[in-house]
Amino acid sequence: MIELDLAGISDPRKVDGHAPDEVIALSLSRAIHEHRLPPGMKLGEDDLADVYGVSRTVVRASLRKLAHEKLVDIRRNRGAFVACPSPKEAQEVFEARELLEPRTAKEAARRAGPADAARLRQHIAREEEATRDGDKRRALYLSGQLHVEIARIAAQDTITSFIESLIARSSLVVALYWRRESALCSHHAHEHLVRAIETGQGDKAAELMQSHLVDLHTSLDLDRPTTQTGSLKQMLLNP
Amino acid sequence: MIELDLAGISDPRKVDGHAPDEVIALSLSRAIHEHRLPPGMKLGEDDLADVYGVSRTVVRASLRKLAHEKLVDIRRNRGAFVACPSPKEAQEVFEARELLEPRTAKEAARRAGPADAARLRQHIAREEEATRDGDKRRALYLSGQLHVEIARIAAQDTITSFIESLIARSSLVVALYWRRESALCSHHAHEHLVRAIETGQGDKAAELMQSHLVDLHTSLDLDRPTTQTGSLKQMLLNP
DNA sequence: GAGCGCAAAATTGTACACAATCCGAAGTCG
DNA sequence: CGACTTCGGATTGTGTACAATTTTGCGCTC
Repeated sequence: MIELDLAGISDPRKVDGHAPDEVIALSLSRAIHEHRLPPGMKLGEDDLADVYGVSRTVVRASLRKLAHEKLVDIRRNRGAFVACPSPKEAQEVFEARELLEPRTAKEAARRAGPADAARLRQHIAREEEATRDGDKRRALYLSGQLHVEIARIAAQDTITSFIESLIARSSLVVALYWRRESALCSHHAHEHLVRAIETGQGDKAAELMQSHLVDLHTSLDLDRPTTQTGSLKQMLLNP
Repeated sequence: MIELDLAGISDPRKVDGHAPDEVIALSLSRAIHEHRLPPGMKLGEDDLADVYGVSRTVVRASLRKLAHEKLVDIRRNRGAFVACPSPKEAQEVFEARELLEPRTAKEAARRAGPADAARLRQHIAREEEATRDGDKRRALYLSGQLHVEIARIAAQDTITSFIESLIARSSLVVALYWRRESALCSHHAHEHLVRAIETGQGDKAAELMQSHLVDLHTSLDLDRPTTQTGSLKQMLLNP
């Protein structure tokens, strides 16, 4: 049986307005974000169906959704696995982020109102709280979500959804290629970034975002996966 | 029964290497590209299951895939419809393209080898042929695919898949908002663009791509949908 | 004749059963 | 002793039956 924190979801069939497969996909997506499900982990349909108390039909729909977001890799007749982005893919994900996010940050700075600033501040506060509590998983999740919030402020839904997808995948990249010795998640970077956005300094926000992403990017070691891939087999086959 | 050209697909269950739901999604996607399925068209599960000779299970998987690509809109308990991008969405799609494609064209120019140039040339030839034959649907499809081919040469899979998605959606935008009176699909633009790419003039390629996209963008009339939406109801509700 | 309400038909959502495929463990042969 | 084959269990792929929901059509009332 897979160990999953269901985040309080007792019956995925009865969540307001959302289809059960969406609820399950979100739950899995979050588990992947938070590194509770490591890259390579097998996601057996029967197991998930048991965990969430639905039939395989629904689970399959969720897995396909996640596969389309490239968080999950579905191999025909073999099943679904948490994706293991290749070094090339990891590289591309960050390149794409460096292309999209600075411009989005700039636009966010242009549009941000007091309510937006407040939400960003609250986000940062929660991030710090999680770090203070030593809840690395939550901190990791929130640190990604801040980027999503910034994109949302820019109110470009299409690009925002690209960014959401890239950030989700970044979390897999971090799981695989993050260099421990490098600097910790740069809270100060987020702090400065948010300040630029709430004071409407678009160009500065773009610059900060760019350098923040480059920081992240360069603190990856794309040659050596750090974490084992979760599958016992793969762990043993990669000496 | 829905009228569909299945493009020679007799049995979607037996196509090499590809899962049947992918084959069906591709077939539908192409039908949407070519404006054989207009925006708003209802895509009944039973109808499609009949057409393709598979069960609803498979059809549902295809529709969900297309929904994730925003080519299809699935409304809970109501069914799937060919998407009707809003003016805002249409605007965003082109803005995103203007952000991604010029840079991609530049990279394509940097990387393009003789084989790539040949493929682009062949593509243009087919496009011209379709135009000559008066096969507007095919010409439309090919004209989008040229952009995809260019993105592929840049060999950035992640961004390429974003562009593919945007181009598919563009075809819906064109179906809804294209102004007849404006210039025809600019073959010369494609011609010049390809020339810049095959001669390795990256900056020129980026510039040409940019202006080509702006051309397309400005020849839309986002205030008045031109084509009827396919659904009788919507046709009558939008006077 | 217009509007409301209920019931039947049609359509989607979910569960389950069976078929197809893959993986692994024996067993066999060179 | 190692490599190949075969068979059994497990897992995924697909079809179908049933439940839930929406839509449609009829009849009733006002």
